[in-house]
Amino acid sequence: MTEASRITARDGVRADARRNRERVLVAARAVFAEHGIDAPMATVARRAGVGVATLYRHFPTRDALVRGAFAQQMETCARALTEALADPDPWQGFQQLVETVCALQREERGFPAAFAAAFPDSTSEHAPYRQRAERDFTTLVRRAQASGALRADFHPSDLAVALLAHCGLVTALPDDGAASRRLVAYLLQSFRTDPANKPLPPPTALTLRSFPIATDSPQGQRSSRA
Amino acid sequence: MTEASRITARDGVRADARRNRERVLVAARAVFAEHGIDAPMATVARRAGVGVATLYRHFPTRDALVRGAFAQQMETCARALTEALADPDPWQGFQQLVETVCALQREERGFPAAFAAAFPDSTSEHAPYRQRAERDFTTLVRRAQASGALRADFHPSDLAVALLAHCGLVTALPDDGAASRRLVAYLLQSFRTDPANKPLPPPTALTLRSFPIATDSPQGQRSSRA
DNA sequence: GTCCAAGCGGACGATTGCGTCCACTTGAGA
DNA sequence: TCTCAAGTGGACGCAATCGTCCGCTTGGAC
Repeated sequence: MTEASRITARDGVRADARRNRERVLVAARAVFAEHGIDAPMATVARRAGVGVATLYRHFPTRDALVRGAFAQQMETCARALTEALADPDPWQGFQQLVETVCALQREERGFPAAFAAAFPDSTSEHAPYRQRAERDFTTLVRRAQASGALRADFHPSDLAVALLAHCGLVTALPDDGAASRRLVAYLLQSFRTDPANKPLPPPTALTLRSFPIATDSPQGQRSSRA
Repeated sequence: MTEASRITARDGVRADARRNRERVLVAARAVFAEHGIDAPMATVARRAGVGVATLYRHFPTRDALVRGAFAQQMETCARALTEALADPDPWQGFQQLVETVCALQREERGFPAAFAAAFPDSTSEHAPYRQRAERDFTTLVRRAQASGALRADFHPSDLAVALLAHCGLVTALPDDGAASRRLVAYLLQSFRTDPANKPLPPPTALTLRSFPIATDSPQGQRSSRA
């Protein structure tokens, strides 16, 4: 951290440039949270109080901007994995990991979309990081299974399934997070070996308005991924 | 059905108009499946072999088109609820219901997006249908709980949570459905009172490439909701 | 066969977002 | 203080999509 800022400070980068870069990142997070990850670049620029050109100079593609904006959240995820491995109780670590990542997804609006968008990038790039993450998580899973708390047929890929599903849920429902908590609780319980009768968080206020009950049922307005 | 087609046939609607309407619906399903629900209207028109104006005449808004295109799927969902209620074993009915709806979401590409889009429409319209669906489903839940198979703290709103999460998953991963089946199995197990040791479907081939492991980790291309 | 209203198609103007170009400004080293 | 390269902003050209308008075509009643 100190390291990082010192490098930045003496990078030969002009002070105003560095300041603008930071302003853009703050604005990007705000705008992505408000209008979704597809918000116009110009909106971000205006919010940051800089011109479009400045924005494009710092982040040549929308992707770079998204990556920059959520770098901190990414780091938090990475740290969560490390901490999970360090936990003496592997199940505890596993649970913490899932809960931390899901909390991040639910709290930082815009992040879930970024998270989901990260997926298609199946190929090559940054493979070493990914491989380390996979190896670490697999280790965690094995330990938790050995401790008897995690069901034996849990497969590491199930984490991806769970996180993507959760991601979709919070994206569809930018609410107070009740639904998210409920889903996480259900999933964690189904991953456990024994029922582990911890009570669920309170149910959501959702109605079944989503359930298509008739041909001419409420199909609703497509909301443009607000 | 016969009723419906007879009405259509003698509706004073010209034969070519009726034919075109049908062609548009077929094309819409195909295009939505291929390019997502946000595909340009012109693409649908071209695919249907009609002009844009014809498309707009039959379906004045994109929403109307989506509704029209997936009306059949909506009906299937509605029927599933009726059948679930009719099942002598309420848990069996419950399980069938969830599986049917999820199978539909995973098989008819484009439908999940339509399903999710249906949500924001919280207000008023078609309230009677929705209320009936809610009442019926609540009845099913109560019966399944009384039979001892469905956990006592399951709340009807949890169906919405589960379906939206599943929706998000299949939208994010247009794969062969392995992930979807896995999620559904996990969820159903966590809804059951006893562990009900039915084996899970095989794990997916997903890697953890979605897991952000470092600041500059693979963030990936935003794929335009292909 | 004749007729005409219902139906049709595609051109069109408007709107929105993208990313670049270029003339102006400014931080900071000498 | 002076200088100039690094940095900046917004105008601009381009492309995609929307939804409408209007002149042509055709189904089907008589």
